[in-house]
Amino acid sequence: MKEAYNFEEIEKKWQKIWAESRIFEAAEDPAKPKFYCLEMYPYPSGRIHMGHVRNYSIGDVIARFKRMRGFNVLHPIGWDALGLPAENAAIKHGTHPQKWTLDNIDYMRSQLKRLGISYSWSREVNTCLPDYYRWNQWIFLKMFEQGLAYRRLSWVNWCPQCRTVLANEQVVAGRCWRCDSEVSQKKMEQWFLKITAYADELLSGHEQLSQWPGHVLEMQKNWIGKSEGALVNFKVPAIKKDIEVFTTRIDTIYGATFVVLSVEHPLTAELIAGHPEKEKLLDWIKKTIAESRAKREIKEEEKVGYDTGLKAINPFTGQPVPVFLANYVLMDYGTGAVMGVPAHDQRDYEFATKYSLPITPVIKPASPEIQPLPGQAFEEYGILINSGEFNGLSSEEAMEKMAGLAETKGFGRKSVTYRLRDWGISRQRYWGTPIPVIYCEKCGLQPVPYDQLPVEIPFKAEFTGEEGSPLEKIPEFVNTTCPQCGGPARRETDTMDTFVDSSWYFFRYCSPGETRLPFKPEKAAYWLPVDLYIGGVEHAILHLIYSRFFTKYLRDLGLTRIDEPFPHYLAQGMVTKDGSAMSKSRGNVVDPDEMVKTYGADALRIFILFASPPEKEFAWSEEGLEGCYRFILRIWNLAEENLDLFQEKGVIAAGQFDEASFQRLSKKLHQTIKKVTDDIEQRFHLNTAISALMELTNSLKKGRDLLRQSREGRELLAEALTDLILLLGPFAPHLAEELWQKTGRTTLVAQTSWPSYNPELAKEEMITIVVQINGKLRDKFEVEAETEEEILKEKALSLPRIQELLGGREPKKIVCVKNKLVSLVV
RNA sequence: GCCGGAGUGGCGGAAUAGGCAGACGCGCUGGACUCAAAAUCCAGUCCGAUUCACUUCGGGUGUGGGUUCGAUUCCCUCCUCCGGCACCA
Repeated sequence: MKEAYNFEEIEKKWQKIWAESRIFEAAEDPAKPKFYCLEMYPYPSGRIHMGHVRNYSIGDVIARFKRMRGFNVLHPIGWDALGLPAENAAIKHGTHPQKWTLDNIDYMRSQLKRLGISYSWSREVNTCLPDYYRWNQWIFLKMFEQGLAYRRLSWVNWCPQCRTVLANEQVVAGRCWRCDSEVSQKKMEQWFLKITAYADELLSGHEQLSQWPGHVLEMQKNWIGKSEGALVNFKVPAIKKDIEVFTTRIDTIYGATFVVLSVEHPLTAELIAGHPEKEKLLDWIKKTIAESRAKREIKEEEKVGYDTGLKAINPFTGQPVPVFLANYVLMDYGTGAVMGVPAHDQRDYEFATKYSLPITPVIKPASPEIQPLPGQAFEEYGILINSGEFNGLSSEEAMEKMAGLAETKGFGRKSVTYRLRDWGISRQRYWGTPIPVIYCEKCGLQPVPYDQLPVEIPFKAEFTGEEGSPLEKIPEFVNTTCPQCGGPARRETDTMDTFVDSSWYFFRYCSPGETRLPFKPEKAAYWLPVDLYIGGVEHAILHLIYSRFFTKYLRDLGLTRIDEPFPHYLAQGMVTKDGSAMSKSRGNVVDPDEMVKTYGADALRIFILFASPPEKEFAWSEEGLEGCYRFILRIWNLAEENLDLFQEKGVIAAGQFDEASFQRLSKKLHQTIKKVTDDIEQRFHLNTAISALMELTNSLKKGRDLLRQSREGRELLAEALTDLILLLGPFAPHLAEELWQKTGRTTLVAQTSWPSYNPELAKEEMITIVVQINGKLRDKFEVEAETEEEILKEKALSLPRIQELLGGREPKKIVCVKNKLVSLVV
């Protein structure tokens, strides 16, 4: 009697066996090649979504495959468990963030287990536990000692909805990356991590990241925004101060007819001190600063500026030029002041036209074919004119010489500027890592001594949603003693950005219980770097650049020797439905739980891998999932109907078959093993690997009746089924284990070697050669593989159809390609 | 505006090194089974002609061009979509 496919029973059964046998736990073993397979850990928001299912299914195929290939695989998971949603839930529903988070983790853990992902569960990391975040504090203190963590008053991005500060990376088109509110500017004391100290290395490190998608590298490169140029000082005699400008075009400096400062520039107050309309100006400055980033970033916004009435001296020409304040100069970049060269910079051109400032061309096109467009700045490189002793030089030569002159004369120098800003990590919220700093009235700012770590998040707190961090309102937390003098002192109430947690969690997995250091260096040395990192591209700049920064810092601390944590990054595509990303607001969310319940984890896994390659977008369709369920059912029935073969005594055939149809099937089997292996190993094209498995299944089904008629055929069928089950192991692990057991095996598929193929058998022996006349397909013939070109040519020309078409004409040219085609030109 | 990426049947996608376009799956159509339906199984399914029929011919990978015996694949033009950056001096 054939047994029905009861996925629920089967899947639970094997999940239990895997857990009890602990076969996915990993230990360092220098004798075996290691493979660290990592997927981005989830934020425990409540439930797993399809994006997670996709991410973790991809990772699991790789992890299971590598294990079967003989690798010592580390495949861990954890929880990015600190963060705003927990606190918002507390405000809304009165649940404590800790309870909310831990409950969510419990539920989501059970969901991942229900999917049959082969994690090393003993290494689970949870960032909201003091065990973990104390090391955030430890790393922070190390950085603080070296001046890489510092506090400064600065303009920051403020999200009114989240009521906290955001890092530049977390502001997307002027809006909060999390809640989409418009971000405003606020001047606050903030803690920063000096990621800019690594700007150059973060950029040059890209050379080691050849296995990253190009567009992600491009995005990081743009974000770091390295630009080489020069700093030049313009003296302002009236206030006896210098204005330092940054320019990438020092060759145009003879055309600098004004200087513009950002409204946030530290010199503004002094510059307008004596201005007749000072009050009006101050008003405008205030208004401009307060304007949201979003508004200021709209390109169409008109350039507005005010003349301070003061003059600055162009150090090259010696001529005085007016000093302006304007809304189009960013304090964030360079020095917050620029020289205005209207003839050769479009923005300056617009500004100069509006305020009737002189426009002096100092660059002429290098060749007559290039002509400057009327009414626009000429921004190309060219030949210098109107530039005194530099006339006639090319822009490139001039930049070199002029920077040199500025340096010798002491009013400038070559310089490199980055767009990358230091990482503002202060968050005015409760559910985050407390920044381990104490303020003493007598001794000032004091780091918390290492032996007092962790500074724990106090459990008792009020979640009112009112302005200010809940931590500020907890006297037991705020009031403390100074580690220096023992006197009364106050704790820092800002907590860290949660991206700090995720910047080094992949180190923690190597020794999750470590109590002396963030991680055991020897263990990390064995496992790291991560051999394959898989996750959504939405973290292309944020998480992936912070992690690279932390890795380099930890290296400099001597805790690791690697430069890059993720030499190979697979950016997984989005899961969409009806043309857009699944989201609650669109109401197009499909719940994985329901799908697992209806079709089983194996079918869901197969489908989410089958419908498109990992890096591309994935369009959800329940019909597609049903198709994969049918595929599983076909395999199940095929195996069930042939279980008797495994009772027969005898050697499993080694691939020598007389019957032609058997040979074809045997060949198909070996080709399938080859294709599935290559697709997983070399391309990560899991979709085509699955389609190859479908083809093999179809072939076996078609050939089954014939095969069963002879001893030889039965052996072949048994061999094919055996390999098919093993090949299914990474994709549909529960099904594979169950069938493996049904065929009489007492081992686990997960611990069995990946099937090998015979390359000779995988090769086609007979090849179809295509015959073309003038590039058009006219006929085909079968020939043994590797047949020489000469013979192909003769054979092609002798074909009756070809002779007929040629009609006696002699081909002008004949192109023969072995194993491919014969192409005739007449 | 700048920088990337992508455009292939009704749909998701395949074609790995320039060589038979459309594998595999979905959907659809017809058939078998059934009193009937579902499920399952079998056959067909790029478009247009052509043939009683096995066929045969033409067109076809966003557009227009180029290189080549031969282009989904390489080069150029334009269009569309997606992503990133967006006064970066």
